[in-house]
Amino acid sequence: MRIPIQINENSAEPLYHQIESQLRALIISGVITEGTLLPSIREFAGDLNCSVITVRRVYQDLEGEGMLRTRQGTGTFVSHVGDDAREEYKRDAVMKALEAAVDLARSVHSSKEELNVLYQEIVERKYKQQE
Amino acid sequence: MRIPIQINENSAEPLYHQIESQLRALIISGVITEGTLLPSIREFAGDLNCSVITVRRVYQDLEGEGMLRTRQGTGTFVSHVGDDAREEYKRDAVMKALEAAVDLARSVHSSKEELNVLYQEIVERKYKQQE
Amino acid sequence: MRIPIQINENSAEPLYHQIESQLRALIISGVITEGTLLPSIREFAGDLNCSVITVRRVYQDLEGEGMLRTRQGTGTFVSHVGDDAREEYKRDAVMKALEAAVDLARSVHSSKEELNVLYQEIVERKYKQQE
Amino acid sequence: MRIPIQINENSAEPLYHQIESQLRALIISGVITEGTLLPSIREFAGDLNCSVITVRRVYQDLEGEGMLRTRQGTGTFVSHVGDDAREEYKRDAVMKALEAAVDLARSVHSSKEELNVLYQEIVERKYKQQE
DNA sequence: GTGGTCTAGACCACC
DNA sequence: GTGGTCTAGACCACG
Repeated sequence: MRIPIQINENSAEPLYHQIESQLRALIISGVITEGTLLPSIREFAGDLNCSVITVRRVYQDLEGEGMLRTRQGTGTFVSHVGDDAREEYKRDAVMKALEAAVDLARSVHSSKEELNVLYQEIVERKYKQQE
Repeated sequence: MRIPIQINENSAEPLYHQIESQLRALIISGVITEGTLLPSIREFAGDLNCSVITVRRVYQDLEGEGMLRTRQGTGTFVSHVGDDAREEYKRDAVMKALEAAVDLARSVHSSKEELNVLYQEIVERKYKQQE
Repeated sequence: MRIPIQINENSAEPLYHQIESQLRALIISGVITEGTLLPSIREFAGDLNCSVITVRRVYQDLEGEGMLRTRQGTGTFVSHVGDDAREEYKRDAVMKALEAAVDLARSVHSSKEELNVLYQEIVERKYKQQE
Repeated sequence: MRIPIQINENSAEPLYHQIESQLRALIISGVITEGTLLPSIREFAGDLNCSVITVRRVYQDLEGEGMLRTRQGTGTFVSHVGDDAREEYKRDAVMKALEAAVDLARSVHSSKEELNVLYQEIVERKYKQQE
């Protein structure tokens, strides 16, 4: 299976972090389903053009979060994510990002009305791309 | 003058970055006005309980952005921020944060409606605290 | 004959190790008696839903310990376990596990009294289930 | 500060795991107190005669468990461990080890009385060493 | 000085 | 073939 992950070479965000957050999103959103066997660390490292250590770290971190399950000699699998946990996870992640944005707006004394206008603009633009 | 900056010791965010973003917001929003003489590096470091190196870096970075002006032997002053620049700056910073939140929502396949509900909740809560 | 072995897919413990320790306990405790013909490697692998390589390793390891005997073209049999050997084996295995637990308790500065209370609780609970 | 950790070169237990469990025990038991600055990864690696990567991993794992807090450029500190959490943690770790021992005893059909005798022997012996 | 990331490569255990 | 551990060493970011 081909995992759709995009790496931004120029970003300041660490490689392993880019991969983790994208893979996490794929699992949480249900694009990659429970029980799926992920590529081996060596194969994935080849796909992503990075070192096996980096992929290893990604798998290990997500295993720590309970999203992956690995068995030596066999491979790395996607764990079961309960619907409740899935919804909570999604809600939580998005909430944190929104809170950060609103906090920033308040810290520069941006009014609620200005913020609402900006928000509407962005949502319309981003969700339009998708359709 | 006492600069109201809060440092979060436990955050993974680097010290200098926490200070910079808060000081920047204070200047952009007009809480600290043009021409204000900021504390000396040593004094500020004492206030914030951090090293002088960290404060120097903050002053240097913001000077590079044109927000501060340093006069040898005198101190560090807040530069003029044009109303246009101020508005552009505010808008830009908030927009980036909002875009990140919306991108995240889309990456976990959260619908526009779910996102709107969350957004309303957070804005009401955050702006209520302030009043 | 159906060998009662439970595999825990999620455990970090290697497959072959889970099977070995359970099969060993069954033989030592006398649940599987001397001379019993064990399932063929392929049959057992099918029962346990694991690879034949894993079962072969189990049989080889236990043969190395003198618990099993393989006759080409016939199959794998349970060897004789002397009563003395049986008792020594049981005592030794349980002792090691208890020592590990006591060592851990001491390493976190748990008192002898606290440990005794915990021990009593657990023994009562576990042996009650069995009756 | 000198951290008292013993490494067993011959053990099958991974290096990082030996260090982690001992350091964890030192923190949980209160031998190393809140706020303590641990040795730098390079210094500790020298003390333990292992690579910096191994120490790095230990610090990172324990940070993930909430026991350590690290700040780039400053060092790695012991976090606050609430008394409740501490007791729960101790109790939990010891309980798991005891349960494993009792389970093993039951799996080889060892009687409650035999187990009690063994337990008393071991506790007396181990706690005597300590006094 | 500190920790954070990433690399290449070795060797082992497991299936 | 798979993952698991450990190594040496480089370079960057932070204080």
